[in-house]
Formats: sequence, structure tokens, C-alpha cells
Amino acid sequence: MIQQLIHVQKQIVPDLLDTLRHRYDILHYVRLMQPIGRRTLATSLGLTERILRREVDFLKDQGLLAVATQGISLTESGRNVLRDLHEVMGEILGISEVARELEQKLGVRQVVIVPGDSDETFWVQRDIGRAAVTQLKARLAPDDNIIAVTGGTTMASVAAMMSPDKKERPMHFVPARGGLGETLELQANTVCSRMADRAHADYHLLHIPDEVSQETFERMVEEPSIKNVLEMIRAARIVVHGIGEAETMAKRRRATPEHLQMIERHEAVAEAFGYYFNAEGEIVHRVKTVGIQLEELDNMDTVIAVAGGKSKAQAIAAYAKHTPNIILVTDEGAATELLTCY
Amino acid sequence: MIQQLIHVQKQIVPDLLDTLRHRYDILHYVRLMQPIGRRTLATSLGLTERILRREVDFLKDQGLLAVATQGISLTESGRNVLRDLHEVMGEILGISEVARELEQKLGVRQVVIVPGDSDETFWVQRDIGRAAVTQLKARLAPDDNIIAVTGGTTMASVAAMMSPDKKERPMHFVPARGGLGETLELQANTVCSRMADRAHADYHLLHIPDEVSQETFERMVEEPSIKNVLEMIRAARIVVHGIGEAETMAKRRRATPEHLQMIERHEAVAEAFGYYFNAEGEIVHRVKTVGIQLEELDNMDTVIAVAGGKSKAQAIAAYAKHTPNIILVTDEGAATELLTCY
DNA sequence: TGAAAGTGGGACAAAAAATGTCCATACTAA
DNA sequence: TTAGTATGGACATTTTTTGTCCCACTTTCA
Repeated sequence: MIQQLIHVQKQIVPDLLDTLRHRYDILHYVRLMQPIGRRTLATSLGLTERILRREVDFLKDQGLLAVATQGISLTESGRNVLRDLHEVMGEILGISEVARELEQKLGVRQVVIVPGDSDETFWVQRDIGRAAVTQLKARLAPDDNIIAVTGGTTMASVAAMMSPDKKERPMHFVPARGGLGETLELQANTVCSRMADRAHADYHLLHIPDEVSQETFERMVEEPSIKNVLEMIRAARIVVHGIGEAETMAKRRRATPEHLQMIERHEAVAEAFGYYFNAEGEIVHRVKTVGIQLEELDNMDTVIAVAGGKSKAQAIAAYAKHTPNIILVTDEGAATELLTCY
Repeated sequence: MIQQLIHVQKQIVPDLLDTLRHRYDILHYVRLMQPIGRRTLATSLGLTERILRREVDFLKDQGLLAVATQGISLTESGRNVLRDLHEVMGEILGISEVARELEQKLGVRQVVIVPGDSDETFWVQRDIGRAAVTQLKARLAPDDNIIAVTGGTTMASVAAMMSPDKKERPMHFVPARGGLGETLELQANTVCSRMADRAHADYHLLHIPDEVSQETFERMVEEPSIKNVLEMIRAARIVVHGIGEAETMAKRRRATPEHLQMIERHEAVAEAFGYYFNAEGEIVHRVKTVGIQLEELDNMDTVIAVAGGKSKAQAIAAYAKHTPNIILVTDEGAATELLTCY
């Protein structure tokens, strides 16, 4: 029914659907940046001042935007409309359809797509984060939830978008892997703690490098502080994780030249939990890591894989082929690339 | 979901729904009158030539209209779009909602509303007819269908819109009442025969006046030709009938001055099957008629009451209060009037 | 406290689009 | 053949849109 309406509207009033999208973009951007000035907004959206002004005046008349001396911001009803709009935008842009096609093609459990391309527009990353949070909350158990999370830029924005559960279901966050690379912001530990903070929930940290020798591992595992956390990780029923590009991850991990060569020789394109995949989704290399192992994902209730941007399309394709149990949260850019090229 | 979309669109691109409706009207009119010239079309729709031209050019570019030297007509995809549009238009105009409210308010089985007001725009009558036919066909039994129909202008346009059943379910049409008044076109017999013709179905006629004295009735009922038809009428499971305004009907029936006075004294507003109703839906007068009696409606599987136009709102209200078992097919004009005033 | 940067709103000319109107020409039906 | 009706082209005029400045005001930071 709704498909029908949109299809008809595309035929009969196509330009108005375009302005719908423009105005959606404006509201969307204002929500992120409010209060924001007219000129700043115009340049950010790539519109001339006058054009934007017309739109803003219109939206002000509709009571969706409030414009004051400190800038433009959303009104109450603006927020409401934007939220509703958010839900139907998928249909309007035909994204829902793309999502269904992707589910079929990749054979994964569910695909969620947000509009835009995070390679091109910075705020799309936030939307991906928001969508991932929504998916996570939709799958919380009423009683006990141990949620394992990984690191990375994408996961950092998932954490930034976390908010307390309205139904106050208990959550405990644990890192799914050990420390990896240098940047503090991208550590699983950091993401874990920030996410828990924003959710007003517990968390535990894993103070151990991701890659360790067998002996070190066996010794450290006896440490109570580590042992406990590892047990919690094993008990997790929900995992939220990013998908890495093989090369990037190898560099971040400061891999040895031999490793890098191996990755190159096997044409690895994706990385997750220390496993490297080639374009066909086959495991071509494996780094012994602490934390969740790939095989364990099959026993999880919910595995949410989050990754966006056209550049990550290949990595997503490779990983998804190997792991059908995931809920994939991505963006339009990656999704369409994935559908057309892989 | 679709409500949500429409609600959001009303807020964010109010023009969208307006121009959608304009273009819908154009397509709609073209379907009825094709091929039609640009100027004729413009004056019919109350638009200036230039305005209409812009719209037609647009619709031509979209491939929905074909414009040739003999005039403007619908293309194949124009017909398809219009059909889809027809289905969603109810939602867009908020008619579906009105219909549901009316069902509640009148307490009838179902209400179907077509856009427009047949008092103001002549083609709305046709749409009502089309809608009634759709309802009728949706309720045909697979095996045997005896359908009783009355006369009147509204019923005449139902007959005009009848078409053969695609599933070829057998239908037999009979008049629900005898002959009444002078105009041949509006006789139940005429409607019955035309409807059957257009449906490629059987029919039987009832050659007897609607109003007769008891003795005449008893004598004529012995006539085999009449007796058979009356038996078929008793066996009918489906009735399609119009709703009359009391005064109009009394005049058409050439009522005696006493009758007219009685109608006026009791403030009768509606008529059906020889029964007169006041505004409260009470029976205030009854003419002894041949054919279906009001009480018999309760035993019918399907009773489709058809009436449109703001002027008939009161009659519809009165009749519907008394007869909750009906499926009411009407138009926007009558429906909104009914909802606001009665 | 003062200045700098950022804000909305007003104003206005230039450009573009929409509109009303007429006319020429082509086709159709009688 | 003719009368009538059709479209498409043309064009001046009106209306709307658009790009650009400037001004007064507020906030913020030094």
C-alpha cells in the first residue's frame, strides 16, 4: 500500500519528493547542529543563502523550526515530524527495498540501512550509530543482558549515540576483545566504558592486549580480574562489533612485514575478531586473540555488525558471506555498492 | 504507516498533496472524456488554458497522457497509475478515516466513500456507481446469485458501470419493486435489464405497478409470469438499492394530496421500498408495495445502499438509523455533511 | 569591558518562471 | 469540400525566485 502510494507519487509529483528530501536534510542537519546560523547552514548543505532562507522560512511557518537570535533550532513538533520522517524515509528513498534485496543476496538475518554515505557526509556515521543502538535495544532481554562490544571508529559512534533504556532493562557491557593498536578512543575498552556510561549501565574492562603468546595468555588468565571478565564475555548473549578492512586493521595492529605480506598474498579484504577474510569470505589468516572467537558467534542470540561507507562495501561482503547470523547495520553508500558490485 | 507518511507530507510538503489531487482530477477527467481537447478540458476543470497546458505537458512527459490531433487521452501507464491512485486517494483525502467514523456513527456494516460531491460534479455519480459495482462483485457467491435492484437515478448509474464478472460467477438480476412513476430510465425493470445486459447475465422483469390494491395484488400474483418472478425475488440474497428523498419520491409516485400532506406533517425525509422515515429514522408512513419488504432486508446476505450528494445526506442518515445491516456506498459530499450535521 | 564573530531580518535589482492570450496550421468528421 | 476542433508556437506581462549587501543585535571570548 505504502509502496503503491510512493510509486504513484514518483510518477505524478516527482519534484515534490525531491523537496521533501531537501527539507528532510535541513531538519536533519539542524537537529545535529542546533542552534546553527543561516549562513553556516547554507554552506554546510551546499545551498545558497537565499535558497536556504526560503526553506527555513517555510519550515518556520510550519512550526517545525524555531529561529531565534542564537540561531535556528528544531521545535517540539519539528522533532516529532523528523522522527516520523525518519521512519518513512527508507520507503521513500527505496532503501527498504534495497535492504530486503541485500538480506537475500548476503543471506544474513537482517539488514538495516540509513540514508547517505558515511564516506561522503560526516553525519551519516552518527545515524548508523543511532540505528545500531535502536537495533540493540529492540533485542534486549527483560532480565539480564551482557553485551560485548569491539572498538573502532564505527563502534565509537555507536557508543556516542547510546542512551539509557526507557524500560530500564539491566545491561552489562564488556569488551569483546583486548587492547589493540594505539589510539585510546578506538579501544574496545574505551567504547565499552563510554557506551555503558551513556546507557547508565555497568561495565567491565579487559586489561590485556588482544594479541598475546600462548604462555602469556595462560598465565594472565589465572589473574582473577581477567578471569572474571573473560567469563562474563563467554556469558554474553549479544555482540555489537565493527567490520574492519584487512589492510587498515593490519596496520593498526602494527603487524610484522611478514603478516602484511601474507595478507597481501591471500588478498585479504576484511577483518573481524582477528580473522582475515578474502573476497570470497574464506578465512585466509588468523591471529590468536583474546576475547570472543568467531565460532562463538553462532551461539550468540544477537550479533549486530556495524559498518558503513562505500569503501567498506567489499569488507562487509566478504565478512557477511562467512557469517550469516548477523544483523547488519550499514548505510546507503555501502549498501548500493554492495548490491551492484559484489 | 501510510497515515504517518501522509501526515508528515502534509506538514513538510503541503503542496505535494494538492498538486497530486489536481493531477489526479485531470487524469480522472481525461479517462471519462477521452479524447478531449485542451480548451474543453480547461473549462471543464475550471482552469485557465495555460495552467492546464502546463499540467498536461508535464503528464505527457511522464508518459501518462498521450496528446494527439484528436485530443488528449490516457496512455497504458496512465491508466495503471490512475488505478493505483484511485486506491490510495481515499487515504490521502482522509476519506478512509471519514468512512470509519461514519460506520461508527451510523452503526452500519460498512461505509464506502468516493471523492467529490455528486451534487456539484456530474462524474462523481459514475464513481459511486463504479464503487457499488466493486462492492457487489466482492460479495458474489461462487455458485448462485440472485440480485434484486431498485430504480432511480443513482441505481441507473450503477447499472451503467456494471461489467461482466471476470470469474464468471452466475448472476440473475430481478427488480426489487414494481413499476413506479413515469420515467422509463428510472424504473427498477429498466435498471435491472440494463445491469444484466452489461454483466452478460440473466434477468427477469416484474410487470406490475409498485402500488396496488390488495385485491388486484392477490389476483395478479396468481399469474405465473408474476408469481415466478416474485418467488425469485424472495430467493434473492443480495439487494442493491437507492435511498430516496421523501418529497421527491412522493412526487415521482404521483401521491395524492393527502399523502403529500401526511408526509409533510410527519416530517418524512427518506423513502425506501415504500416506507417513509422521519429524521429520527422512525417509520412514519408506509405504502403497500409489491416486491421486497423492509423487514426482509434482515434476512439478506448483502444489502448495498447507494446514494450520494450533500442534498441526500439527511435521507441517508434517517434510513441508515433504521437499517444497520447495510453497506452504504456514498460520496464525500454526503459523508462529510452527514458527519458534521446529523 | 570591549571587540570580534555570528545571528536574523530587511531591502532590492536582476533573472527566471509562470501566466493569459492570440494565432497559424493540421486533422477529422460530416 | 467545409466547418469545427485540435495542438503547438509565440510573446508580452506579471509574478516569483534568486543572489547579494547591509544593518542592528546578541553572544562569547579575550
